[in-house]
Amino acid sequence: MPYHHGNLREALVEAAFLTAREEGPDAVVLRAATRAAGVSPNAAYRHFADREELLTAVAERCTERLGELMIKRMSEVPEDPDPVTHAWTMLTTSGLAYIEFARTETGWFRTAFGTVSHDPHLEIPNDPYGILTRNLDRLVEVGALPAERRPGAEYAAWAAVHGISALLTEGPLADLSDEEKDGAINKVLEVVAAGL
Amino acid sequence: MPYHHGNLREALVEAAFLTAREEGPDAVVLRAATRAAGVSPNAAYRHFADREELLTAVAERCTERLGELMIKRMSEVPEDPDPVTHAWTMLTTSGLAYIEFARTETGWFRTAFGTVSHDPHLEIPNDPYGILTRNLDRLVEVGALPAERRPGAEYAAWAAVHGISALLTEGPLADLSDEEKDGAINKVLEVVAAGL
DNA sequence: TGTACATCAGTGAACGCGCGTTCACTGATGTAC
DNA sequence: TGTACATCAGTGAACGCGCGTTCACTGATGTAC
Repeated sequence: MPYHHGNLREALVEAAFLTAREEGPDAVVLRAATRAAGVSPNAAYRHFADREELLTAVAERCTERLGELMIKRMSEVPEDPDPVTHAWTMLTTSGLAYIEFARTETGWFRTAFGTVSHDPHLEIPNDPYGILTRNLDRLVEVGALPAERRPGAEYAAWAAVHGISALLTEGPLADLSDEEKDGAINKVLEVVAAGL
Repeated sequence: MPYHHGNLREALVEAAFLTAREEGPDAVVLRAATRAAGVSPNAAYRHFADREELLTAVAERCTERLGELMIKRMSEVPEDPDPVTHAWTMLTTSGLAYIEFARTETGWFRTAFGTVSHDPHLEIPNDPYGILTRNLDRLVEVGALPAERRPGAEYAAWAAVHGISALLTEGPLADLSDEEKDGAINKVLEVVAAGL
């Protein structure tokens, strides 16, 4: 082991990131991260002011992952001759990807949203909020959504998708069967699309 | 101080309940509760198997309070000659009350939903889920909502209202101005109502 | 009505734990002359 | 090219803390006879 780690900051974030995946944000612990990196506890303070700063870095990475999954699922959508249909499908797909992320990566999902201080839209690549607004803008461009209904649409779409994600994973809907969950998800997406 | 407290279980729940109000579920701590009740730490184990059981009791009380606020706000709705209008107003009002609770009692709100083990619909008086379903049933009764659109409607309504609550209080929308928040809330409710 | 005794609801002391953080330090690295 | 030295990135030991939980116990209560 060399005296200098080489990339300790990254190693600490990555270790904490893996912990968050399995056990959520509360399990992110400075000492555990340094242990995983094979380094003394106080070495972390060369790279982070305190635990909070480490957690923020982890949360950012979680948000990035969420955005990546949304992009991935959208890229799998087949072309559609009708631009209106296509735009709706893209919106729905991004919403489904969001929910999929919450269900399959609950620890990361909770970390991404349970952490207070993420600067509003620090330039994260693949920012989920940015993806959503672009999908909604696209609906307006193709004439699927009247421009006067556009303002605030991101709040309605985001709230619905986020809400069902939270209820299904952390909340009281967690013990629905998988079929019931799928039904609930479809209903949510359908109602929002109809209401926009 | 008598040797027997008289109502220790209640005193512990109440102390923890107050802590949850200010600092959220993670701040609920057995030792602190016993301290507040003026009793030794292990006395708690006469009434709860472990910390989790105390937290569950607190979460239940939080859910109750949420339901109470919903009932209260609905009771303030003036009579309306048109039963359809009235039914819609009741639904919207219950949703607004839910969001109001999340914004004004964030600690309790997070406790109510951050805790895993609440038995699904243990008979809580004023159960919020029950209130929602009754409001939706009422919409069908007065002919405002076609019966075939009723199934799953509670998921759509709940998800939207819960989602905006979470985003505004714990999430990335927390630093919107109050006007922007109110705008977002109205848009969410409007879209859901239109989409149901 | 009085009393023995089971039961209930507390006490007191201690356990092991792991955390965040600070202190004074030292080994490795890179740069100026 | 060689070397002095500032700076960077770690170490080691310790701090105070508060937690959940267990142990063996004791004081208060209520009930059967």
